[in-house]
Amino acid sequence: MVGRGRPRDTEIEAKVLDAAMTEMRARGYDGLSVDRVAERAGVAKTTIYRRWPSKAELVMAMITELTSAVPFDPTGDPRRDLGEFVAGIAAALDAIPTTLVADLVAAAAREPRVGVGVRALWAHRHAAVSEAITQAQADGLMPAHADPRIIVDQLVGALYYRLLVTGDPIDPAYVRALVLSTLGPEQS
Amino acid sequence: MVGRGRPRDTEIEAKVLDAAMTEMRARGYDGLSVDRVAERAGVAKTTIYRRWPSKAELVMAMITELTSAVPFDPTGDPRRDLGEFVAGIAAALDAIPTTLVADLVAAAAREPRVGVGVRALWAHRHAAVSEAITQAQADGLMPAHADPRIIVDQLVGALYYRLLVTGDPIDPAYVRALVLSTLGPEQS
DNA sequence: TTATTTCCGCTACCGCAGTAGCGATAGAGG
DNA sequence: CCTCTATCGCTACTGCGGTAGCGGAAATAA
Repeated sequence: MVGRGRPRDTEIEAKVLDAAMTEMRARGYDGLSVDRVAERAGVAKTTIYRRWPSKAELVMAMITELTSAVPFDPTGDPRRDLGEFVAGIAAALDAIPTTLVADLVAAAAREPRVGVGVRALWAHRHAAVSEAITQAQADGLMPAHADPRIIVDQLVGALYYRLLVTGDPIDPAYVRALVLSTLGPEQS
Repeated sequence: MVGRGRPRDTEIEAKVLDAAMTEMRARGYDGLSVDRVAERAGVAKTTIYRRWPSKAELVMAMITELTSAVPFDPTGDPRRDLGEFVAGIAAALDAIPTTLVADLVAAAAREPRVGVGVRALWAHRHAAVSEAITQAQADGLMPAHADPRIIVDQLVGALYYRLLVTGDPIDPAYVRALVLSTLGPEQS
């Protein structure tokens, strides 16, 4: 019952994603045209839409492939782990064009399927960092008055806000200051 | 040297913004078509584009009219003022459709002119709240280890992040918890 | 009055995202 | 073997944002 009709050509996925990546790097999100991707991949446009129901989801698939290789290994030192967590997100945001981040956020807010995908991208890291915060609070290493999930909102939200709205740079100094502002000063 | 050629019809601005508002409420940002706005306003599409160079800027003009009537009067009590600041932004974000917020953020990141407009919308409040934080720190009412601008990033960024990415609700309880997390517990 | 300049409405056009429907094809089940 | 079904490439289409260029209208400057 599984493989009735003609099977899908397994090479098409990779060819399309490669072509999309090339177009993306050359022209950005807006400049990426599905027609051109199809032409470059040597594939019909309708074949692309059979796999990814919209341009946003096609690009989502690209990004997912890209960022799935970003590890996160908590060491147990919460201050260090949070710093690496924030720095890792900052690096990921820096690795792709700002306009793409913006369009992905917009697509996530507009289309539920994309939203689920974007959230799933970060779910693992968020859970790990929430746990690290809880542990640190239990150990008295940081103020206990705050909900860990809110702290995650503050950390990640500040990065997005700075990148997308204020447009100010996200450099290592900012990441340090942000973590310091959230955790409070060292209190051994 | 000022008014050479034929003067602009001053009624057109209001007619177009009204029509755009109606379409916006009925169909959202994506469903808003400049062709239909032109037809509803009884105006040529090119006349709209002569005033606003893109659909994003047309909608920006609408929003600017809407949110320009949101006051902010610091009382001097920093905890209360910050709470009202955050609640005011939350209310403004709640008053317009989420997808519109998302598209505006995307447009702000993509087109510099829109970015300037969005930032100008909030510049006054941001400055006021930064000042309130600085004053509160000087008075010893809240921890002095953080840069006020970073605190603003954390507060506003958390709201945007929750609204656009995680999709969780922004209710008064969340606003309270967010302010508490940022300021720390009461220390009179 | 006449020349100049800008606006307005209009038609036509471009490239784009996304859809419908067509023959042809490649496999699975009978 | 033949039938059934899903895929592929293709053409054609819709609605959209945005642009170019036209004739005509409304103002100012000479």
